[in-house]
Amino acid sequence: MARTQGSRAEITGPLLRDEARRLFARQGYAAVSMRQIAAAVGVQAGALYAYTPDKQALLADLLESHMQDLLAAWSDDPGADPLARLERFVRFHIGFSLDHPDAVFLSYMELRNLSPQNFARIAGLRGRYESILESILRDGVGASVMRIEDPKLTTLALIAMLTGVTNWYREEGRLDRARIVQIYWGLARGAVGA
Amino acid sequence: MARTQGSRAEITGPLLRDEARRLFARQGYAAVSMRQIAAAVGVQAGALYAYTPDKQALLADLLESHMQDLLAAWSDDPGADPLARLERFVRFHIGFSLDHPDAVFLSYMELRNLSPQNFARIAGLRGRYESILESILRDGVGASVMRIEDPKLTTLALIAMLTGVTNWYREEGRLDRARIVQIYWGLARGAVGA
DNA sequence: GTCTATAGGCCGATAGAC
DNA sequence: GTCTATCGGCCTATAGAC
Repeated sequence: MARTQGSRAEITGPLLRDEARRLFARQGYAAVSMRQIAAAVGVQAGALYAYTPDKQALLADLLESHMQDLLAAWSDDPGADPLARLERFVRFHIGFSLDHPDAVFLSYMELRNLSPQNFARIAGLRGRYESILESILRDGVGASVMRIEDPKLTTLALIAMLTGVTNWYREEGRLDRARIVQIYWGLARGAVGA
Repeated sequence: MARTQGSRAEITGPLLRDEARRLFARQGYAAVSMRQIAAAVGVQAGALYAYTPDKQALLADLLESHMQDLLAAWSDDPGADPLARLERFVRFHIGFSLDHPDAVFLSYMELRNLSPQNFARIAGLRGRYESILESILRDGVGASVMRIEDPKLTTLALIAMLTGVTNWYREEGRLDRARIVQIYWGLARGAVGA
């Protein structure tokens, strides 16, 4: 089938997702129009509907694939020393967050703009991610290398602390990534009583 | 001067702020219309403009007065033991956040929707609040009762951790406030090496 | 696959009556 | 102080041409 004038499906699809993620993160889902996204992609607004049924599905898709990517990127050795696994988790979470700041920002800012079904699915994925850290903490308590009053709350507290890096990190800032990870690992290790 | 029909300025002003705060926090500034706020207040949309010049000023006013209230509510004894001051800060920050969850949520979600001047003013107030904790940490290091690699980063990390409580706290939840404060104080104390 | 054009609707803000 | 009515504009989503 002959290609029609100006068609470039190979790049428009990914580009749509990239630009939507960037704009949603900077201005908020509700504040960004489909026309604005289209302009950033370099097409007219109507063309976007060849790639997403509507704006809501576009947001849900961005959030879900971010959580899927996050879960897929993690790998663990449940037999290893819990403290080493925690250090690895700290490094992983900060690194992934700084590699995908817009997606991370979206994922905790725009959950409220999801339909109930989309929300439930994505909250479930988030729960799976939190359970990774919670397991490490429980193993650490079991092995008596951590002292933790409440593993569930400590999980949420540590994730909030680590994710907060995206709020102030700047590429050209005072501290490089390795140093930031080192500092946060010190904080996390202290918080779990190790 | 005779009161006009249906006038009730004493309650409409505060109610406008309350409803705007609640709706902005739940749906986001951009997603909430002036008509929606007016309906929650119980007036027509046009009546709101007797209380705010425009929607942007309404948001800026909510954020600024929240930061002013937060700063005004804190009191410190710079001569006291730094650890006791830190515990007091943890208790204060969690308590204030749980007392004003919508305002806290707005204050870190909607900064991007402020005009540059409004943003600068409110970011300055936020900086003043962060400097409270940073001073406590520096005093703790100076008195050798805390071990902290980087007081500035530790400040941001602790505030992110403490503020995160608002993301999951429910009145009817598993843990009451006193218990939550106790757990977070344990985490913070460990994080600062005390 | 992308375009132009448009439907149908909601938006922020203002004017003028009471 | 609040109402009704309205202006001009932008919105999401779709239809039909190419």
